[in-house]
Amino acid sequence: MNNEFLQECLKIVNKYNNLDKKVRSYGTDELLYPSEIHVIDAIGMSKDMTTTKLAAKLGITKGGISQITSKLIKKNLISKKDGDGLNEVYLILTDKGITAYQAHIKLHEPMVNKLNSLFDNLDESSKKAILDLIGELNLELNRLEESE
Amino acid sequence: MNNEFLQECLKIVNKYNNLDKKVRSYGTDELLYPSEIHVIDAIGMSKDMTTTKLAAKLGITKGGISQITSKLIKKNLISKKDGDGLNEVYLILTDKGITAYQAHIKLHEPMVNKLNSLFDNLDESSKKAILDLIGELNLELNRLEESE
DNA sequence: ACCTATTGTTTAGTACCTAAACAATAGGAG
DNA sequence: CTCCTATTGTTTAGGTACTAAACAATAGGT
Repeated sequence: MNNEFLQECLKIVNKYNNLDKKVRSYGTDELLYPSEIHVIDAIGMSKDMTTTKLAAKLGITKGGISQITSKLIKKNLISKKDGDGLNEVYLILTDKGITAYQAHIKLHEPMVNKLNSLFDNLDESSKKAILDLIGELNLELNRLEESE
Repeated sequence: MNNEFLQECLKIVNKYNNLDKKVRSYGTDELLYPSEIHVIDAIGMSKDMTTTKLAAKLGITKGGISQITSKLIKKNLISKKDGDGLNEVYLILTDKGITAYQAHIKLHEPMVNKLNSLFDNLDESSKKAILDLIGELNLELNRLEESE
């Protein structure tokens, strides 16, 4: 029996998630709340992000997204731009938004680099074992979601 | 570059955490909120759990714990018992609380079993590789926490 | 010109948490 | 014994981060 393994995994993930749970300025003159930097991160990764797509990606309602983005517009971290699709409005980062976006990435960088380099240095059979394990877990979780 | 690896890990963990984000009755006649079942879980795992220890374990303030436990007492899922230490009060599960505790474990069981059996079936070198990786990540996260 | 589907917004309400002031109590020092 | 202090747990006001539901605005098809 190896229950410590799961416990350790969960502990790590909690610590990682807590990185974004603090109010930070991310190199700008505005304090950014967790939900706000989360939205900035998602907008920064895409050139045609909309309210609806953000809601789907972050798993919250459109109304919730709308509230967060309107605060970010007031703080001058993002702005709106006419989109191509039906009634679509693209959300894009301002210069200040880009500053925050990059500072946020930099905060996570040590972790991300560490994880990737550790993974890359594994021998092939270990890599395969880990990827298989992840795949199986995904299947199991999808099964659990369906059986609700 | 293997950024997918990290993304996959985070996706899995999010899905796993979402298991407890829904309001459920857990086999009782009371609807239990995420924060409530989380507290019940922690109390069920220990014979001498107190408000202060819960706060440390779950990473929230004593005041927050006190609010949640008083709701659980009203719903008759936990009760108080004089503790041994200075001013300590032990929190223990009622019969209804035990029902909810076990139902919650049962909900997670498929995942936990799957993960453990997958891990146990790995060859020794893969096991070691994974445990090393987890250890290194922990070190990196502790370093990040200190540098705040 | 109307109907409909889609987008995004607003509002009221709620869960969950914090900070800070508070009460209660046990134990030690004088 | 009496005071002081450390510790426990509670309460309150306030804030973030949502949701659900009603709403407005607009483009496109019939």
